[in-house]
Amino acid sequence: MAEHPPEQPTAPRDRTGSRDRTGARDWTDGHLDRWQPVLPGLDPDIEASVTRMSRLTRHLGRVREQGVADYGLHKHEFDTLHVLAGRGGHAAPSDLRADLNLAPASVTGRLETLERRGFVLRTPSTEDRRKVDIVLTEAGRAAWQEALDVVGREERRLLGVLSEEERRTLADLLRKVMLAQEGER
Amino acid sequence: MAEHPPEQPTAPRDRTGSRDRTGARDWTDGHLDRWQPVLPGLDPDIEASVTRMSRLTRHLGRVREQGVADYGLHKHEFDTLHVLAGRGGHAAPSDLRADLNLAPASVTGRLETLERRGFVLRTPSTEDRRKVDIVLTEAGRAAWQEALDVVGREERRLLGVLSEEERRTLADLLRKVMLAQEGER
DNA sequence: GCACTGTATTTCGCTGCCGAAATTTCGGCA
DNA sequence: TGCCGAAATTTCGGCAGCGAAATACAGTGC
Repeated sequence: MAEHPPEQPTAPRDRTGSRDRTGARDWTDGHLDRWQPVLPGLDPDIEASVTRMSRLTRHLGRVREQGVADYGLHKHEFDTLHVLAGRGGHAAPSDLRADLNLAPASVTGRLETLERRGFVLRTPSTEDRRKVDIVLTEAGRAAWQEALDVVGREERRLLGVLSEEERRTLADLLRKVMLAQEGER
Repeated sequence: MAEHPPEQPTAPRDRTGSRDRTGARDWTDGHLDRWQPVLPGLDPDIEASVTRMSRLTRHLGRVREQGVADYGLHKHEFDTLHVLAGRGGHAAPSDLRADLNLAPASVTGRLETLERRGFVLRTPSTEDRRKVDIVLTEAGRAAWQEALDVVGREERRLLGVLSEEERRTLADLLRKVMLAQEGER
């Protein structure tokens, strides 16, 4: 991934030694060192960024799963309630499908268990009888709010090591990338 | 949080600072606008970064799944072969477990199918009989190499919108974050 | 030697997700 | 009104991942 042809730019950074100013190296640096011989011509910065994003995302997912469990929820349950709450407490399955980026069948499954736990209500829509109205119950909203704080804590802890300006820079760089992704299709 | 909500193009609400120099806004900017009223006190840059990383990671995952399929592989199969190749063609299951960030049981499952397809060999280790040697076969290496190029193309396309220096900045910022994650526990 | 603790890997049972097909309803159009 | 393609949702079959327990072996202290 991320092989990069010719490029002999201004920043001659010796590979086997990518590290930050304090000399610290993270898992990804070692990972790239191992790959260098196998796939030379790989852009280290692209590869490093992609790898780190992937690992960070997975880590945050795990933490969420774990932290939210204290409130008797699973990550996916929480996420579903979260989206539902974000839509004012009611939505159609197809809305959730889009927001959560899931297959239709998966939505049905999630609603199934949430309904059993009394966190949502499922009633056939009156206006369009193909549809179903999903409503967040009081119990559902309560569970969501309780778990809410735990969820953001790890994000703040990790991203908090950056200065305010660094965070802004990071967010901006990522926007630029996402615009390239969203602009395709 | 990060990774959800409303997908509909929303009414352009103006939040100063949530756009790049050209004024372009990505999906995440809209996402944050929608949540701002519901959850004030949320750091926009943290939330934005986390959300973008999550979405980008998932996007790349999809592309990989889809592109690699042309070569008769699944994403997870490719990833496994990839790690294996990166370690010179042989490793222990526990190595894969670490590199792939999987539960031990999942590694067994993956090796099972890879072995059935003739892409890896599993032989009991001679030096430490608790261990198993996983070896990449010729067929496995061939499949990996064929699919390899497809995989990196999208990464290069997306991250390529950043300048050389921006990419390096991005990688450095992310290292800083990862060091925070990998450190303490 | 022997018990004990720790590590590597597999097995088992369960859950969630997905793709595809089926079902019901909607909206347009003849 | 009657037909037809599209849309919303569910059902079905299958697969991958996980946690926990089981198995087998290694290394250490006695």
